[in-house]
Amino acid sequence: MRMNGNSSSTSQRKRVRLRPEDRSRLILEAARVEFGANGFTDTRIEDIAARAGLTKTGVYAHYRGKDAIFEALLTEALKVAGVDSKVVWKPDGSESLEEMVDTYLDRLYRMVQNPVFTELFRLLLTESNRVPDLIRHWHEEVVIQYRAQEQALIDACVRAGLLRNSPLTKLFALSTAPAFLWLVSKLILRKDGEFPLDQVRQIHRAMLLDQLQPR
Amino acid sequence: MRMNGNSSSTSQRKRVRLRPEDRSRLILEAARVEFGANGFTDTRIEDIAARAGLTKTGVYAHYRGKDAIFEALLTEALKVAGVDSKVVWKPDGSESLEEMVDTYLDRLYRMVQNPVFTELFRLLLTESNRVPDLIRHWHEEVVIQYRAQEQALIDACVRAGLLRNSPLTKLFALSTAPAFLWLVSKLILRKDGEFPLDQVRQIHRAMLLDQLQPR
Amino acid sequence: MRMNGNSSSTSQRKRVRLRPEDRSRLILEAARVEFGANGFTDTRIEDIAARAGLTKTGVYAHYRGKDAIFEALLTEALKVAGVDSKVVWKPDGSESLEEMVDTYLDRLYRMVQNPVFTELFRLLLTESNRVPDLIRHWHEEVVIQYRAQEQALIDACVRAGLLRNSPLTKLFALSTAPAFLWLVSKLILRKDGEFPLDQVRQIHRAMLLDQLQPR
Amino acid sequence: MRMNGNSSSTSQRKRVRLRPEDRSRLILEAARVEFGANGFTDTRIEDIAARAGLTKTGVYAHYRGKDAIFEALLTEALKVAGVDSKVVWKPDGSESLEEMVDTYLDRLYRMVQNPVFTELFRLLLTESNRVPDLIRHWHEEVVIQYRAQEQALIDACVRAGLLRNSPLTKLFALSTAPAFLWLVSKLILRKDGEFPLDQVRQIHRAMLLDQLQPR
DNA sequence: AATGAATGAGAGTTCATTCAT
DNA sequence: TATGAATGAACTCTCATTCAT
Repeated sequence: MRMNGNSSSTSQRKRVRLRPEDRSRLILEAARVEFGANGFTDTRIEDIAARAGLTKTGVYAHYRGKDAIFEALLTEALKVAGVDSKVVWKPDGSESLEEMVDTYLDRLYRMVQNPVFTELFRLLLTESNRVPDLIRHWHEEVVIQYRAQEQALIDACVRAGLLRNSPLTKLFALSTAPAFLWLVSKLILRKDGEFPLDQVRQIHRAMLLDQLQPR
Repeated sequence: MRMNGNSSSTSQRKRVRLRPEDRSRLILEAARVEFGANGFTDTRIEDIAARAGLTKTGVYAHYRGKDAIFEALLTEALKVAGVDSKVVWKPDGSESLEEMVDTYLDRLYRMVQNPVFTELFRLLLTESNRVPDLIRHWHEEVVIQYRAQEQALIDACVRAGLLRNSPLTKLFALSTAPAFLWLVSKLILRKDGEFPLDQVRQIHRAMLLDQLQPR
Repeated sequence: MRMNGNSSSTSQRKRVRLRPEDRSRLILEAARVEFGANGFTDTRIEDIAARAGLTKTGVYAHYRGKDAIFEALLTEALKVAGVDSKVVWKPDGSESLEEMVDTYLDRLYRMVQNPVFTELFRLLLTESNRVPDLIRHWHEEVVIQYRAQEQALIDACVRAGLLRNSPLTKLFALSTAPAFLWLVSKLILRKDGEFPLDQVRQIHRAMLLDQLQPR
Repeated sequence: MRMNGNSSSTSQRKRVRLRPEDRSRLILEAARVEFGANGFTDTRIEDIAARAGLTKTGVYAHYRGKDAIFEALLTEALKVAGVDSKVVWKPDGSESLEEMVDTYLDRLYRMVQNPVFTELFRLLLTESNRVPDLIRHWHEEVVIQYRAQEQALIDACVRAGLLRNSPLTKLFALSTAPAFLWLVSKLILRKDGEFPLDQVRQIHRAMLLDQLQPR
């Protein structure tokens, strides 16, 4: 198109043809970044397309529309989020409490600092009403499962005397709370923000040990 | 895209004339609800207008535009949020630890259940990039102040032997974490969600006592 | 009205009550300036009102609406334009040709420099289609009459030997042409423009004398 | 306000795809007609679009907005107006004065009768304040140049004895005045108007010959 | 006569999506 | 698969005008 008037004519990208699965993946990645940064409505198909290396019309060769992209993105992201989750608590006494806590925090703090996770988290907070079924399904099939599995291991550790029977072990899901508080603060202030991450983690660690250490 | 169209709008309502301050307040309240539910972009001036009891044009008699409404809303909401914040820790030993903790949790859990706060919280997560100066100013002048004041009281209590010198008292801001984790979960799942609030609070209480109880 | 947000609160003019005819005149004068500068559509009732010293609603106490103001303005202006027009040619030889020409040019060049006339002229060029009947009536009853009267005097002067029977005396209306060409140029360039007025007038004078001087 | 609504628009015309340069040209032509007839503000994008054979949205594929169309239109029109201008005065005696004057008047009177020129002329009178830079540039680079060139030729003719050294030859730009007076009258009265064109031209011719004929 | 809140009818512009190539 | 012109449905904001005081 020739934009008459004042067009500073631009890059004039060549038409590049990729294999559908590659292009689809590029589009989803672009969508993750754009949706994550601007939310659903403020992201234009054109933004995603540009980031994925084609024009907006090209996107429609791969996805039925904006909603479809969003759904595919969340489906994919939530699947990955599930795969990532591995429970680290070992009731066999093969690792010390410190080791287990550090492994746990390593994973947790890597996660809350990972832009991919951060973007997904914001999307879930912002746009979960767009795909309620997806969210519900993910929650029931993935989150709940994971929680149950983790809680079972914790209970086993408690029974094995490796962990103390403390308030925290009653509802172990709360053990992530400080890390998420930090993340929320970062999302609102749009900068690393309020509390230094290292200090948060260090205190988080001390509290966990405090609560879990058998007496 | 708009999700829930409860626009079975009805009445050919007569022209009602209000005092500007009343109408302005109605508009801001309407804006809080609509922006909180749908976000900035997905809220139409017309939605706000209808909820405030006039037509969209009437809104422009009170605010210069959508941005102005949003800014006024956040300015107001953050001011109120600041006024609300009162520190409850008393270093004079006039109250027992249980009393102080319960007072603290009363306020905290009332807050995270209050729709006004919830809507503001989601807005901050979603749209804080629209008013960065506002957010920064609020954080610096209100939040930081409050945190410092609270931490000072905690330190005094510790010195007075009313609270134990535990990891938590080092960075007392983390003491809200479980409540916010619950709120985040609720925002994502769009229902009271994952953990029963009572159980969360009960465990939260036990952990606080555990961490704060002098030995 | 309190414009919440960022209103630099303004003059807060007192409510002043004038006699209807005074206010109406103020409104028409304001309308002339605003319409003349910006044209009909780009002039807002509010602009006129402000210039006339009241708020836009007040205008409706005096005129039925925008069209009515415009029509009243043109009616008035064209009436005045007619009254102004006095033919200066005297077939009785009581004045020399130079005197008559200079009187003629005095009036003509005063007119094309007069902002009131200029604004009317631009309005006629721009918006005459809004009030075709008015224009036609004015043209038939005023312009044509004036032209005929003038031409008759010229013819009498020619017969009396005071003016030469030249092309110009055949259609004396053309004798204003250079002045109007200057005015048109000024209107387009929005500055005094292309030709220095003095030079134009001087050459205009020489040409008139050339054409009218009996040989 | 819009005056003449010949919008008995009709056909559910199929989507027609044109080459960008063709469509752009159509849009500019449509813009010339609509702007020329109704002025900038009273012309709606939709009017231009309909006349150019597409819907208003389609226009935005070719021009950034209403201002851009206007600017492109004037840029183009003024360029063409410049190309048209060719000086006809020949100081080599190869043509008689009558021939030169007639050639000159042919072009001049064709111009003031040409709707394309007429529309441009009215636009310049009406809306020149919208594109002051454009106008100034055109005036300086085109009009002034042309005038200087023409005046130089006239001077040469005078020196060659082909033209008389009369007031008119001092500032030859005034030689178009009667034709423009006729045009202005036509624009105001919206009909061929006041003076019959033939008579004007005939007298114009006589005056030019009178002023230019060597004695 | 004058005010200011409120209204209805647009107008320009954006964007997801479709059509023809 | 990919493109770019074209479309229809919004949505923000403006303005002439009316209503109640």
